[in-house]
Amino acid sequence: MARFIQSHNCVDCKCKDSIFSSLSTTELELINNNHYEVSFKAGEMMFKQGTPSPHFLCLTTGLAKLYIEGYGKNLILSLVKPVDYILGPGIYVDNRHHYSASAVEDSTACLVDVTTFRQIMRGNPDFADEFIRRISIMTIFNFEQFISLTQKQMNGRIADALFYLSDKIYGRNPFEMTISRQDLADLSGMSKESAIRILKEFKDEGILTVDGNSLHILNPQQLKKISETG
Amino acid sequence: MARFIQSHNCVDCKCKDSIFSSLSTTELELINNNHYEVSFKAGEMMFKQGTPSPHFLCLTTGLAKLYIEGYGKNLILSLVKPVDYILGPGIYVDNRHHYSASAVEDSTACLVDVTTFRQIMRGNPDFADEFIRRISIMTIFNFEQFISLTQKQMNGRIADALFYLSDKIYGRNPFEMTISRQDLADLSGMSKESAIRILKEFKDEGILTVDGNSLHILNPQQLKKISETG
DNA sequence: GCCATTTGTTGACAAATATCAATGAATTGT
DNA sequence: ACAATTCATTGATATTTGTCAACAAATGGC
Repeated sequence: MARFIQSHNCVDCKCKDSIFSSLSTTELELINNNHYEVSFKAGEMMFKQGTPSPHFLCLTTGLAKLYIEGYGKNLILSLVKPVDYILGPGIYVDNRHHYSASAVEDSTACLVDVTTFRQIMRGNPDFADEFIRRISIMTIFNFEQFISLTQKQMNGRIADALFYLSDKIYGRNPFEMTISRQDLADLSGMSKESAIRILKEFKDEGILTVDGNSLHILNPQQLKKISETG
Repeated sequence: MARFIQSHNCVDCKCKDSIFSSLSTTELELINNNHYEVSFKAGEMMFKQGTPSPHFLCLTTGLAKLYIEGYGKNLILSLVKPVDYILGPGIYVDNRHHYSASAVEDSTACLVDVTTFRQIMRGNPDFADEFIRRISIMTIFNFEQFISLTQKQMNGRIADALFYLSDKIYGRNPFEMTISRQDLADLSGMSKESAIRILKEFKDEGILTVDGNSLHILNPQQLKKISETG
């Protein structure tokens, strides 16, 4: 399970360039006094859907997946890479997690007490604005995903997932896919077998190369077209 | 198109019992000075996806649908009934609408300047908390819908949609469906024909009665089971 | 290094769902 | 009131997608 590791000081942490940029030294110190760092091995669960949600989580290294445990299978809402926070909608509603989170790669995270978080939210409008901006961006992304998964056929959905991985997550084009085929399927709302088949189809058509987990999108224009034609 | 109607005073408005309950008289007056009322005929569009979003909209009478215009078809995110607000995620991101809204029934709405809204958000933590709580509830609902639409089969999806209409929208059991079959389909992520067929199937099995737009769920237990077994 | 377990791959088949077409019913404008 | 349009319904058919089964490849524990 999760291991505590030596805590750094938030005041000098690289994380503060992210969501925390508008915080005063006093506020950073408040967070510093109410946080701890944890490390997770690849595959370990960070928290589970339905359990109480007493922390704001900030991913400092690694890669995590946020997913809803549905009817027999999972739906991956998003992948989270450093430095980004994980804070579900339950915080302001029922203090529970509405999705689960697992480490995809070995990861470390900072956990900040939710009470501290809400206290800062109420006292610092700039921080609140930035936080709302971020959850709004997430909502907009969820809408796009919603449309992709409910209105596109499998080829278009895989195309979208591949662009997501390449552009938003790994940030480069030949990329090493650290998520499994099952994860790719859970991200695209289909069975693992279908995801594999479409990957192969794209490979046969020369749109990309797949070698194990190394993936190279050779023809982004054509893939874009597949994404658009559904 | 939309018609202006005589403006009431926000300070005495019934709407203030809703999201606005934490506002001071001063803040209500600020809103009062920056709002106007509009009426929409059934079928009229309130705003369109992609257009600038300069207002917070508060539905005072009628019924509206919020929907994403996707690839050839629409996806209804939710229905909105009085008194509830409509404020998309674009407000804090790009000032654009990320979904369209249409009046399903004849409706009236109050439009409040977004600048005023954000000003109050920054100055009143209770209001901000309540607002975040509400968008969080919406997000949680979107998650449920997301799972329903991506992991359940058509019967389960229609079951979910019917419970949504009965419990959350019309608030009674024999209810008059003011949305069209196409809307029901757009709410359940399927073709209109499929939605109609499943409605008929449920009718044949004695789970409900359908007479035009009058719908009565006779056996909620069985419908619940259909919802749960996907 | 080797066995056990998981993960990836492929094919055949079955189930779910959309599309198309035809028709009836209801609604709207004039 | 009536034509014109939209909305609802049904059946036949094609397409999409999942499931099952078998097996290959990779990975982890010891």
